[in-house]
Amino acid sequence: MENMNIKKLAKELNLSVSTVSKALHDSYEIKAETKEKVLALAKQLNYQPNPFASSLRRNSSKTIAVVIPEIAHNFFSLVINGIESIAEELKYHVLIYITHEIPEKEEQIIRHLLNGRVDGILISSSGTSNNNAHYHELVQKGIPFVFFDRANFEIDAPRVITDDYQAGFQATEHLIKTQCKHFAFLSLSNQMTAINHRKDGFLAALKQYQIEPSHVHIIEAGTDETLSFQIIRDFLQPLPESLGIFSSVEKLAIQTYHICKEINILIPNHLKIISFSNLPTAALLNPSLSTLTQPAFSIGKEAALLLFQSIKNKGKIQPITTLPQIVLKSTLFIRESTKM
Amino acid sequence: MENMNIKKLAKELNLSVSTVSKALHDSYEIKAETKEKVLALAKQLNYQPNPFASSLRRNSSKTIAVVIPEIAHNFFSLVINGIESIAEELKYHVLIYITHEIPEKEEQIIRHLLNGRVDGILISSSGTSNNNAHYHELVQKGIPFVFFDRANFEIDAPRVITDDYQAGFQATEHLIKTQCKHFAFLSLSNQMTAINHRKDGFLAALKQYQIEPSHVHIIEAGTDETLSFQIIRDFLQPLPESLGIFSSVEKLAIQTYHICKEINILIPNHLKIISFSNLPTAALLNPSLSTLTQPAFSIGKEAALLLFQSIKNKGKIQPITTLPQIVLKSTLFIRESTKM
DNA sequence: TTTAATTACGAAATCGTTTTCGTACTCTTC
DNA sequence: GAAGAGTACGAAAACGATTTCGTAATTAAA
Repeated sequence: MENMNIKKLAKELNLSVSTVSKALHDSYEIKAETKEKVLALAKQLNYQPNPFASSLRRNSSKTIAVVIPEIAHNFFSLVINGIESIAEELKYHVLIYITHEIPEKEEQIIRHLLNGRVDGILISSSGTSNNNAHYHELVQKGIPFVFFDRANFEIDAPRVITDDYQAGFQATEHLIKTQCKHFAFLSLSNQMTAINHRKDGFLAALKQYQIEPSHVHIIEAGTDETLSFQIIRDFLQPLPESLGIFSSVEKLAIQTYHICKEINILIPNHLKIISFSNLPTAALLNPSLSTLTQPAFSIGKEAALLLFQSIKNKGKIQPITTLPQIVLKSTLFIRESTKM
Repeated sequence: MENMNIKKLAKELNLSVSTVSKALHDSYEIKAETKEKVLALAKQLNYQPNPFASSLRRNSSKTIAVVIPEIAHNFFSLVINGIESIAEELKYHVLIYITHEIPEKEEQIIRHLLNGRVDGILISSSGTSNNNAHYHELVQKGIPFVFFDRANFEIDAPRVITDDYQAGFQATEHLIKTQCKHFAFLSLSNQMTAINHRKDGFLAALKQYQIEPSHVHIIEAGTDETLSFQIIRDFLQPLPESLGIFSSVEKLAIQTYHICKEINILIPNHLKIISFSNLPTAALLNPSLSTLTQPAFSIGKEAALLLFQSIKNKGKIQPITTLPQIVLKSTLFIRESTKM
């Protein structure tokens, strides 16, 4: 009585295992009357097929993996929501893996997933550009994967990204127009594509407006919380004149707010700041924070759609010319933190 | 060449499949020399066991499920972090399911998980107290599960919760001492245990301080965003004299902030508010928000530890007296939003 | 020297499905 | 009424591991 399986079902129905299996899958080989009987008893006895037996035989897991740097982060939570919305619809399961921004951890996770546990992977890379071996192994094994937000451009995989260069340009242009004299870019590391594109936009805007290079500051704060706190604080003491900060990620902007509170720097009087962010409370901060907001939910959705398309097309010949790259637009919200 | 498996390994080594399997599991039956050979070739050929074959045979999946109402929420993200920290250590995989606060969705997910896909489940319930059937089915099937935060007290399952009653009492007492005259409790629904405990603490404090019952307001805002927005706004117009709000969840406090901004209610002058919240920007809001903050990461960690203990003890006789219930303390942060 | 125990391995069953064949049986069709 | 087509099912072989049960060969014990 412990567990129902197809064999017991078959015995109960005086049918063969294969007939029952076919009936459950609505095969044309089985006549309607038999199908009904099978379905009825299956429902009555609460039969649920063993997913591992099924996966083993079909060589498909109905599962995808999401590999992200961190989860306690509005952007990634929203992306997961988007992914889940599609996965749920297609009756796929979602495994979550967190790299904690450690490239080796990401490698280890990806390598593990080579064993076929998942049908596909969605990755926001924590990797540095000099280590792509694990991605190549995915390609070699034929496991579909899609990058989102933090893509690795050396790998031929579909990706969903945002207009980081343009957004960076736009944000910086906005800072320039508020009469800032010095400009700082807060970065996590110089190894992340998305962040580097933002930096490129930042630099391009400064160049176009002929900002004195000595007034341009690139701050690599790193991923360690206490360390980045110190680095930013050190940068702000002494405070460069008319400083405009463009923060590439939410976390560093929040830290900057805390630091300003601590050492009595007034935003936007002494310092203006704009940040990439999906913070739902950006408008409620003191002062409210100007943001570039990515369409996080859509990113998740589009990435999932690309992945499922890849999974579907697996095995079929892919025209090498059509590597899908979806670029979504971020939205600029100008608030008090960049008020003139 | 496509996929390595134990059969090919065995052939290559001139050993039987069973010997290879035993060697890979470091069985005492196999001599050291053979083990070394097997391990060496396995590593060289990059052999990874098929997880489905293994799960099918061993009847264990090395996977747990986390079922939560929503994910784009600081509390739940942090809990997941805690869960992941333990799961990662024990080499377990984590499946995420989101109920979107829909009880039927939760039922459906739980029922699906009866098929053995996971070895255990961590649940923060979205269910109403009048429907426990799916939990009973879990018990019957012998699938271990642990409640966290939103527990169902009619079910004999381990749970990790916080001191909601006491925290509610404490928050309300604080509001009383700031000279509020009217008191409102913002609730999602009256079907969630954790939230009801907070309400009970709220009511108990008001009773102890002999607050006029007509000055006590229970607002059930529901889980729909636009609807709850309207409900709260309607409640605030006209604004009760010296109103103190205790919000049972972060989201409703944020909405209240937005509404106050919209209709020009000044916090804390016209209205004081304190909320359960894990918002990392609570101190940066305008005004900074007084909070009761749950140890979300620890909740996740403790819940995961309980679950893995359950999984380990599966099959063994459980002394019925020791249903583990872990109660963690929340921390009160008094900030400007409840300033006298 | 004989017996018993130990060591080191292999054959085969098993987990629960899916899927490929095979095959009775009925029904056309000429 | 023989041949062919179609219908409805069953037997058995996968899928890739784990595990039980044997069993030769060696060692230890009596």
